[in-house]
Amino acid sequence: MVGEKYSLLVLREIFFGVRRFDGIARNTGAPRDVLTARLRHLVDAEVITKVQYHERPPRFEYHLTDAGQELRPVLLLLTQWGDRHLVDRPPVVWEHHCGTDLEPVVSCRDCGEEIGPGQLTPRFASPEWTAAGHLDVAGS
Amino acid sequence: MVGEKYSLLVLREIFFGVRRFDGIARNTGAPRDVLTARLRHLVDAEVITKVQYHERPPRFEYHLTDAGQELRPVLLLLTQWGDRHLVDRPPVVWEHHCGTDLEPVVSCRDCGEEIGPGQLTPRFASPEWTAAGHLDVAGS
DNA sequence: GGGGTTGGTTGGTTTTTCCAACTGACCGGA
DNA sequence: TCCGGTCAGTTGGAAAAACCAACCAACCCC
Repeated sequence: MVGEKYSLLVLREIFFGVRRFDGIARNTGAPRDVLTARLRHLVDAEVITKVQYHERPPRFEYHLTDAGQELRPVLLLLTQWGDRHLVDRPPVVWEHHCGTDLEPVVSCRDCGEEIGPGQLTPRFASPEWTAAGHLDVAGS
Repeated sequence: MVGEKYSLLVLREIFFGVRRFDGIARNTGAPRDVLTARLRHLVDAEVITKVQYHERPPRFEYHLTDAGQELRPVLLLLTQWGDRHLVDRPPVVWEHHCGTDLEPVVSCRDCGEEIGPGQLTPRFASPEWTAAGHLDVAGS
C-alpha cells in the first residue's frame, strides 16, 4: 500500500485537508495519470472514499475512511523522523488540542513504557515460515 | 526514503534480525540488483551501516544506525495498521520486555492523551507555501 | 575435487513513470 | 456571445525503473 510511489504523499495531503485532484497533484508533484491510478488504488483498498461535491460536471473529493484515519499516527511518526533526520527545520507542526505543538510518543498499552531499542522480540504465528528458511532470523 | 519500493521491507527484515544480503533478498522477494541499490541508498542516508563480518572474501552485514532504530516505531505502527485492515491474523507479534504482546499507542508527550481524529491542526513554517496556493488547505 | 554459500554484477526484457498536450463540462466577466 | 479560467481526468510517446536468469569470485566443507 504505502510502498507505491506517491501514496504516502497523497495521504499526507488529505490529512492536511487537501482533498481535490488538482490540489493533491500540485502539492505532491505526482503526474496526473499516476495520481489517478493511486487514488483509484486507495479507494479500492478502502483507505479513502470518493465523495461527490458537484453534480454536473461530476466533481469529487477524496475523504478518509476510518481505516484511513488510523493511518494518521503512522504519518505523524514518519514526519517526526523526517524532521529529526532529513531537514533542518520542520516545515509544519501539528498543534494538539491541548494547546501544545504535538510531539508524538509511542508506548506499550499494557505497561505504559515508551518503546526503546532492545525491548522487543518477534514471535511468528506459523512455524513453517522459519522452518522453511523463509525467514531465518537465527542464521544471520 | 520509504517511498522507494522495498525499502520498508528491507528495514522490516533488519528489525527482525535478518542482516545479510541473501536473507533479505529471500524474505523481501526483491530482485538482487534492486536490493543492491536500496541497501546502498539506505547506507548513504545513514539509516543502516555496512559491517564487515568476514575478511576474505569480504562479507557484510547491514546494521541499523541510531537514526534507523528510530524508524522502528513507524514500522510497528504500520504493521499494526496492516494487521487490523489487511490480513486475517497477525503473522508476527512483538513481545515487549514487560511480558505482554505489544500493542503500540501514540500519544501527546505533553498532555499524555492518545491521538485521535479531530485533535490536530497544522501550522506552516513559511507562509509562502500557503500564499503561493502551493498548499491551499482552505480552498478544498 | 565437487557441491554449497555468500554478495554481488551483467544484459536484455517488461513494467512504471514521466510529461506535455488534449478533452469536456462548466463558470464568470466583458 | 466570446474569452479565459477551473476542474478532473485521459492519451501517446519517451525515459526510467524494475525484473529475471545467468554469471562470477572467493571461499567452505566433505
